[in-house]
Amino acid sequence: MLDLTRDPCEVAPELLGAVIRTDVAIRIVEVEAYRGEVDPGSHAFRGLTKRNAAMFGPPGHLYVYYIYGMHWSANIVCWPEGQAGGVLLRAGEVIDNHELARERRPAAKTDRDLARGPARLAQALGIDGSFNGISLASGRIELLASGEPVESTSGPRVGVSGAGGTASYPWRFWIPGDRHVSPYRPGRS
DNA sequence: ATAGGGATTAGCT
DNA sequence: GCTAATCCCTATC
Repeated sequence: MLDLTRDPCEVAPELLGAVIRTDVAIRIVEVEAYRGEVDPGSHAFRGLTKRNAAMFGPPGHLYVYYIYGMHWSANIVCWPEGQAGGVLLRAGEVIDNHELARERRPAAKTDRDLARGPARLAQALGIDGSFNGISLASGRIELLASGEPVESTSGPRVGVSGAGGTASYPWRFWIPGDRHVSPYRPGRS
């Protein structure tokens, strides 16, 4: 099993090719690292709040947040308890229970769109606010490390506003050439 | 007490 | 490409 007590920037590329599973299974092809209090792009940059508390909690748990009034997104918490950090699951390929995933994602025209984007991925898995803070060992959700190393590339993070979105933080990782990676979009300056 | 904004998506041009 | 949808958290008064 992956060591999640380390720097999210180290953990992130190792999550590529891993499988995240609820009643739907998804192979992860794109992630972003957020380094908590030392990262201007992170929700934890301004310290502990009720919203981001899960990121300060123990590694191997979930940080789920609500965004734009309608979407859930899921992070895997990294670093030891007390040190905020996480890896945002940005995109993946549904590899089991397509039927249920399609039911949850009626807007998806093709299987490719089932989990191509952070909120889409969360929706396909059935993740909502009740998953915030729960453990990967809770039984509701499970992470299966990839058997073999996967090729990865990195670049600037998507949609991050302010200084955290600059090329100084190339903490988005994806599997090059994979069709399930989401389109790149610069953040607002 | 209230205003402003966000690690996005879908649908239309 | 552009923009509406829509709500929780945070900051500020």
